[in-house]
Amino acid sequence: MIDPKILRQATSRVAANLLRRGFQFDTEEYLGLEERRKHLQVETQQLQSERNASAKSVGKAKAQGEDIEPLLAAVKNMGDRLAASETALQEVQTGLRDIELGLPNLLDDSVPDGVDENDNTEIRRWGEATQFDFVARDHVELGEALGMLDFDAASRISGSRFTIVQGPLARLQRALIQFMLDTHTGEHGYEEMYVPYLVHAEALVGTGNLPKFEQDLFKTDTEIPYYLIPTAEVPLTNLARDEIFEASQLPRRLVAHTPCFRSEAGSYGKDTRGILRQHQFEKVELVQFVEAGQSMAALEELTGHAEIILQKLELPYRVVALCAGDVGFGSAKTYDIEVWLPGQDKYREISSCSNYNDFQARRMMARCRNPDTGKPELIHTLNGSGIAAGRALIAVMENYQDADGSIRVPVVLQPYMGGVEILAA
RNA sequence: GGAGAGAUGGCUGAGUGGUCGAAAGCGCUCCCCUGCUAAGGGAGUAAGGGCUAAUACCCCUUCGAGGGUUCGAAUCCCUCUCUCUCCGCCA
Repeated sequence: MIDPKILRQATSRVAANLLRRGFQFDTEEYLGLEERRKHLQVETQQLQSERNASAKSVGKAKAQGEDIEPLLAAVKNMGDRLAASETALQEVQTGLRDIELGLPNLLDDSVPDGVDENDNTEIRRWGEATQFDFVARDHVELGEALGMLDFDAASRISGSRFTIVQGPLARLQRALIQFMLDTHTGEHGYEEMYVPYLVHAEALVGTGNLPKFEQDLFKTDTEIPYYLIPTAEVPLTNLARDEIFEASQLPRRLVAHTPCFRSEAGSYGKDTRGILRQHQFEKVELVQFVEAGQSMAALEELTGHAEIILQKLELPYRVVALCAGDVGFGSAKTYDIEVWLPGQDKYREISSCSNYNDFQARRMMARCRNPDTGKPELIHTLNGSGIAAGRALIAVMENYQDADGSIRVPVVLQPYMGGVEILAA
C-alpha cells in the first residue's frame, strides 16, 4: 500500500509514477472519495466527542444523586445521528481502502522505462554461454532418456503441469536445495525457517497477492478457506506482521525451502514443455527485514546472495533490471537473474529479487522503533529466490550434459550426492 | 472428535455498567542522591488514526475478532477465532 498521506497530498505525482507501469489511476474518483472521507470523519469524530462528553456528565450527575432525566432527554437523538455518520464514514473508508489495496507500489526512480520484458536492462553477465561439440538436448529429452523424468505418470495422477522426478535426479534436486540452504545460513547470515504451506487470506493481503491476484492461487474449499502458498515469501514476510522490532534486531534475514503452488491461470500454451512452469515447484526463498533507508543497499546484497549460488554451481547467468512495465505489483525495484539454458539457447528467469520498501510493511503493520525518536516506523521488506530449485535442476541438466546424454554432478553438489558424480541411464 | 478454563499495555497481573486507556509490580528512559561492581528518591513510559506546516496542541478509535443491549461497555448478551488442561484418535 502506498502511504495514504502521500496519496492525498501528492495525488498527481503518484498517478504519474504509476503511469510508468502503464497503470491508470483514477484520481478523480479517488479525490472525490477522499474529500467525502475527510468531511465525514471530522463530523463523526465531533459527534463521538459530544457523545462521550454527555455520557460522562450523566455518570457524574448520577454519582452525585442528581436527577439525570433532563440530561438523557437532551442526548436522545444523538445516537441516530452518530450511527448514520459512522455508517457513512465506514462505507467511504471501505471504498478508499479498496482503491488503495488495488494500487501498485511506487516505482523507484532508478527503474528503467519500458512496457514489457523486452525493455529490461541487462546489468551484468557472469560466465560464458555453455558451448557443446554436439547438439544440446533440453531437460525433457535428457530426463526422459535417463528414465528420471516422467510426465505421463504425473499427468495420470494430477494432470498437466506436474512432473515426477525419479531416483538420482530427485536426489539432485534435494542436493540443490540442501546446498542453497547451507550456503545462505552458513555464509550469508540467514536463519532457516520451516513455515506453513497453507495460509489464510489475511497473510496474502499482507504480501500483496490479494485482493488482486486471487486467480493465481489455489484455494481450499474448507469452511475457513486456506490458500496454498505461491512462494515462501508469504509466510516468511508475514513473520513481521504486527511486530515492532528494535533497531538492533535488524536487518533480519530469513531463508526457507518450500514447495510453491501456482494456478498459472492465463499462461495457457506458455512454457508447456518440461518442468519450467509447473503448478508445484520447489524453491529456496530469501527474505529480509531492514530499516527504511537501508533497503536499496539490501537489494543489491540479496541479489548477490542469489548470484553466488549460480557461481558456485558454475552456471552462466545474467542480471537484468526489470523495466517499469515489468516490475511486479508490490515491488519498487526488481532484478531478475536469468540462467543460461542450452536446451532453449537463451537466458531464462531463475530468480527474482525485489525491494518492496514499505508497501508490504504498511499492509501488515511491520515496524521498527526509531532509536532517536522512540517512535515506531514502518520497516522495509525484500525478498528474492535464492534460487528456484526446479529451474536450477533444469539448468544443471542442460549445462552439465554430455554427448551420451549423461549428466555430470556439479562439484559443490557431490558431497550431497553420496559420491555420485554422473547421472547416467 | 468430547469436556473444561482462558484471551487486558513490553511482561506479570487487578479491574463485572459511569471521569478506566485502564491499579499495582517488573522492565525501560531521564533526573537526583550515593566514593564503588549495589541500593535509595523523583518523574516519565501503548498503538493506530483525524486535524495540522508540525514528530506541537486538541480530538477519535482500540482491553482476541465481529455483532448486539445502553445516554454510557474491558465489564452484560450472541457469534467466531486462538491458547491452555484432560479424554479419545493419530504422523
